[in-house]
Amino acid sequence: MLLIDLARTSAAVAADSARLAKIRHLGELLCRVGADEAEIAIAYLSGELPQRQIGVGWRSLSDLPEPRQVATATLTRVDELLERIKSRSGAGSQAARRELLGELFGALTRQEQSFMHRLLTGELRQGALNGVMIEAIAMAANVPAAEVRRALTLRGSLPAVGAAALRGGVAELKAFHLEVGRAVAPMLAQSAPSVTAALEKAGAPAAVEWKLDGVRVQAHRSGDRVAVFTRTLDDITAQVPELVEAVLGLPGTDLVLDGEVIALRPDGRPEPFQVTSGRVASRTDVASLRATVPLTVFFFDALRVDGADLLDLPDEERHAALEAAVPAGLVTPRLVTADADEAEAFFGDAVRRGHEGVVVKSLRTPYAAGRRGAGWVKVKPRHTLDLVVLAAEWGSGRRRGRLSNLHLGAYDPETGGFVMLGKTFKGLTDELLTWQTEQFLRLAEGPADDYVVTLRPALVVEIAFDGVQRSSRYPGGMALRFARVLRYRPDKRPEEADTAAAVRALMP
DNA sequence: TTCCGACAGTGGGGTCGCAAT
DNA sequence: ATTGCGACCCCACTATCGGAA
Repeated sequence: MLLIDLARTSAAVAADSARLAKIRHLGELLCRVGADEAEIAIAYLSGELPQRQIGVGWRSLSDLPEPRQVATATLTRVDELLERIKSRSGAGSQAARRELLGELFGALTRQEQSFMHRLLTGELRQGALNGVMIEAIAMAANVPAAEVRRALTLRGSLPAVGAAALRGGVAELKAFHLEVGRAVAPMLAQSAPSVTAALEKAGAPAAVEWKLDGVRVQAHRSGDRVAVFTRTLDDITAQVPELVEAVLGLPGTDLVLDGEVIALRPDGRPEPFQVTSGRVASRTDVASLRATVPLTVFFFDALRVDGADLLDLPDEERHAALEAAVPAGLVTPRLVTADADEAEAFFGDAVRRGHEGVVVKSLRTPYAAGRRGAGWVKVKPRHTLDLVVLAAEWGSGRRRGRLSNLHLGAYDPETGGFVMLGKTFKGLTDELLTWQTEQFLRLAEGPADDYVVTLRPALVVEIAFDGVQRSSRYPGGMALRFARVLRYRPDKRPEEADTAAAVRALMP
């Protein structure tokens, strides 16, 4: 199959806003693709690469050759070139990569170049990713979507699952099973503003567990072999020896456990997320890092214990299996209750101990991997500040033509100026985007067509955020985590905004 | 007919490793 | 030694479609 077929399908998918139409476009293409190229087609059309990552981003894609007039590139040929690009490493590899990218793009038409550029930068923006592709595969292979979804959960790769479905239908999909050593798509959580609201979503009685501000891990053990995966199924076994040892210390030898690793201080309180994140990401000198920043693991779910797959069991039974397989010290603290006050108190205690919040879990739901079902609902405390809009950036995609991303500052009474604390684009409705674009253009100091439009500090906006963290990027040495807009404060003047000193007081 | 679950899009801060400068 | 880039850790929120109620 030719790449142009995919580029055309992608354009058709983007042009139709209806999900069913997108599914039809994708499904029709999948009916035409040969078995040898099915994985490539599914990967590309759901915004992925079979290689996963190849070391090419937006910067490497500048200065591309002129397009061709005639489309001749096959999927196999493109895949080969991407494979060669990925395999390059070491000195001179960037020049080599550029040359191979030139060879690839030089063989593509304008439409193919655009498609490949968006694919490689992770910005396909056709309104269809895995969710729609699952339905398209189901249509093309004439199988129930639930079967595709189940196989994806267990295999973790939609191209592999889709190719199997097209090849062998339901029979081949049913052959996928939980394999120790092969990462499962992790179950995700919705969020709620309060524990009481979360209990309503999950249904009482429910389990309330500490939400630790660390890195999600899935640990597999088969005999004396252990493998550890992240949320995106990256293998980080070598970076977390403490976890490997903890799992090897368990009596069971056939395990798949779900949990969180976190760096704790000697007093047991959590380190800031930055510390845990840096430790987990470090590949060099792990042995000495474990002495200074030791990691602790807390498990909260069991997907397999001693030969038994538990995914389809209700939470309650999986947790019982977890407690039987893992000593209490390695299990995330948990309270089962139907009482909202009791649950709120448990939440308050977790937060006082420095943790991120809680996750409220329905006792009845199976491990619904890869979907944000109401089975798990997270609750975190929310801070707010009144800050001043210092500048704004023009949006992209559906926000093109509107000033979208706000630069936020706290007031500094000593200088009469403002200290930038970060940016946000979250929480804005279309209506608010339109309104603020108008306002900002009136306040613009300097050219309004620059990417960043600097404003006269006049507008106060109420911002919600999860916490203040250390920053090397911003002048105050601090930045907001997960900042989002709640509302504008026309009743407040900029000098009435929260001060930099007040924000500093929130630093851990 | 209305409601609501699931999805995709739109970007945020931080860290590490690696290649180039 | 420093810088830029790519990849990946954490992520919140709104708009939309289409099936459920």
